Amino acid sequence: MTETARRQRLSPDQRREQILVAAERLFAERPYVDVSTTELAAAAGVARGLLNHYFGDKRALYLDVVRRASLLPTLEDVPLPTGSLTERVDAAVHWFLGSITPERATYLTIGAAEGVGDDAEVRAILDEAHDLAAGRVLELVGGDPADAASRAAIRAFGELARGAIREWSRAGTLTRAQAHLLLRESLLVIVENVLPGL
Amino acid sequence: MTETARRQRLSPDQRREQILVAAERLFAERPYVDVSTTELAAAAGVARGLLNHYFGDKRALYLDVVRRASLLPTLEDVPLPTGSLTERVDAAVHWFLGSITPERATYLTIGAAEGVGDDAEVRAILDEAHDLAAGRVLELVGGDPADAASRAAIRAFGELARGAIREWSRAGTLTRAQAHLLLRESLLVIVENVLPGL
DNA sequence: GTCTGTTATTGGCAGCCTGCCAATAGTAGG
DNA sequence: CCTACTATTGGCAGGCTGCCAATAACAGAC
Repeated sequence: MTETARRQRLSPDQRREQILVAAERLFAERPYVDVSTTELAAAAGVARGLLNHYFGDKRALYLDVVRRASLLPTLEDVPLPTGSLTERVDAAVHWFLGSITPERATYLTIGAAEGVGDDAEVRAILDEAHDLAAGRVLELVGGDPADAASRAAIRAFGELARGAIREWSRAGTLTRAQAHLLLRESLLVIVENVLPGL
Repeated sequence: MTETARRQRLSPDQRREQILVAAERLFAERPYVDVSTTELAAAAGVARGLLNHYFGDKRALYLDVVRRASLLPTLEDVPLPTGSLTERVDAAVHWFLGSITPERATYLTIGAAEGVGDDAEVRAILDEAHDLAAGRVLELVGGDPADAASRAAIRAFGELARGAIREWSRAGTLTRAQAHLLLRESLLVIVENVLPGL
């Protein structure tokens, strides 16, 4: 019956990766508490103890998954910031919307706007990723990434973006074009009328 | 030593309330998983089994806490929608910002933008509250609360609002005035340039 | 004031989950 | 071929959760 998958020895990196992939899937499906380490191990085809060996802790494993997921969007290449303000704003919005593939959407929006099972630590990871994204946007539209207030405003804008993305990509209550319009107009007015007043 | 607080018999409603208050505090401090039912019971000064009796389940208790927290802001009275568009927009923003008292902020922003330890079920509760708030805003600014696309756009705006609130109220990276400005300008352009185009 | 029925409240049992660690067995290099 | 090295396992101990029968406040009747 059981495939008793013959103890197999892999390189630490491969095993780590294998476990992470399995964990990523499970944590995306169900909340943290409802996923047991037993399940995680089974899904990865590994003994339970190995999770502790590689990650130390269920929580630590979870944090690694979140960390990895949060980095995805920011790794994308950023289009060059040329042209008029309107064009650059469009480019920035396009980048934001484009960094979401339909599948990743589940995880990304969860990890981004919701927080799968979080707390201060998870929050810190996500905040860092969001801040990074905000910096990119600020560069794209020609703002000053070093200005704390500007960055804060754009971080807030990031929430709007993730909200719009969720409406489009999950709820389906907004088309991509509509989401784009919403974000374009908002970002434009923020850059023109808000940032200078901070 | 131990106050052995003499078994005390209360009305179900009082007990329920007492437990909820204690749970609200603990869940606000630490993530779901790190709060044991033992602690919850101790904090409420009650036997562990009573939690199950009243709420059935740790999870159910948690959901009740979230439900209650998510309702707070929407219970506030809404100022009357009169005056010019700019004035009404201002009123709406003011309402949003005002529904956050410094203390509640912790819980509200957590429950709202983060999600303490959530999943589909928690998500549903928060979404409903957010949608309700979006409806109110739409009424205030003179939009059509029945239009699905408009509602979606305003829900997204709600994310911006919560983001701005967090920057102001928790991170301290934005003053209240700055947050107000940001939200005012954004909401204005959304109502004027975006909603009509949906 | 006492007694009794109702039911709020408790305490402990059984099962599952987690982190830990010593034992086991692939595998590369001599 | 055989021997270290270390990836991998399995089981133990403690803690947490849900459940349920036993207990004891409290209200109302007399």
